[in-house]
Amino acid sequence: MGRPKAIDADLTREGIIDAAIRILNEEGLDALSLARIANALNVKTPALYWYFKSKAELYTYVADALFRGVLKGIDPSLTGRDLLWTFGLASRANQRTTRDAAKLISIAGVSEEIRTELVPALLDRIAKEMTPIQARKALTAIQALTLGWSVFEANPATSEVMRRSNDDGDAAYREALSHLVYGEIHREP
Amino acid sequence: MGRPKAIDADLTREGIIDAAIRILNEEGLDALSLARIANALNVKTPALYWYFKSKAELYTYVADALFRGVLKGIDPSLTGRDLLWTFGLASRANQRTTRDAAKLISIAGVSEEIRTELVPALLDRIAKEMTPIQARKALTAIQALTLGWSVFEANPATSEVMRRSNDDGDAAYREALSHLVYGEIHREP
DNA sequence: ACCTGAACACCGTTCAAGT
DNA sequence: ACCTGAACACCGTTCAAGT
Repeated sequence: MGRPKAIDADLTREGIIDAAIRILNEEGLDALSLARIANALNVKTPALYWYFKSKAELYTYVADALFRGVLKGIDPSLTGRDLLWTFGLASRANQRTTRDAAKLISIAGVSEEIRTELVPALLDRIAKEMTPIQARKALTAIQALTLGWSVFEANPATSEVMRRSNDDGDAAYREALSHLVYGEIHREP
Repeated sequence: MGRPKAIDADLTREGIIDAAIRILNEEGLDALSLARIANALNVKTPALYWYFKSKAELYTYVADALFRGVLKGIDPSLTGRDLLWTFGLASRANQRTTRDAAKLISIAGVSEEIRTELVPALLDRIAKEMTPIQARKALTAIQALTLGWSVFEANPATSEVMRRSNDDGDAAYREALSHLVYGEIHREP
């Protein structure tokens, strides 16, 4: 009856990130310490430093994984404003699903691949219907609105106020998003 | 030539908050520890616990002070959408001026007075031109956009990307804000 | 009433040492 | 190549003790 050594021992970047996301979601950002992650993986804290050079870098790759998760749920044939709309909803859904995801994104860095590959690719798809400048402005605005909305919602003091104007279908958020996405296209109701 | 005892000694809540804001602005959120604040006030760390019951409460009142600073700069005769517009710009200006203000707001709580007095008063002024529900939705959206925008901007990795579409006059932010404030009023250009 | 000294548990990080 | 043990400086918080 030896200890299950081989199973618990093989640490990987992906395994560490998965454990981090699980802890983030179940216990919140305050609980997301290196010691807590290491403990969940049956390993000592310094072991994590072989895979990540700092806690900041680990956080960056947690945010990276969350972002990829959002993109994976989006129909690859979408472009332009429809893509903006769907991206906003998917980001929002992810931040509503994973506790403290928005808080983590607020303080985490952005990985090389996201900055140099995924975001440019996303911008190209958006720019099928508008200029590159417009695409960049719109994407920035949507990310800002979504992140800020989730951050406010995570705050116990403000969330009560927000719920008074935002039903379970997230109508208020969707309304604000539509103003940013479809902006000048809209008419008076 | 005695030490200036009487001056350095009289600690107040306001003095602590002022010191905290100065450190936040000059050294960033990571440096905003109780030890650092106490040191700036020539006092030991536990002394702060006589004025605030925790670091979280202190942060709440720092955010409180920042919010009041924003309100102070707004013409009290403004109402409705013009108030929304001015409030957005004032919040944004404050978050651009004070380093890491947006990050602090992201993690800080909301004080009683802000939640029960200042925000309701603000909503009343906004609701002169629209329904209370619309006022609440609009204020939430504007706070979310502004906070999220500043958070993204504070991130070294994303700020470079953002600057490519946002000039010094903050045009991209203002454009997004106008979509939220004036929404359905707008026509196609 | 107001502040300190000392102690506590915890944190991120480094590094020599083991395998 | 991969992980541990031990140590470091720092953190928030508590509390008896001083004035």
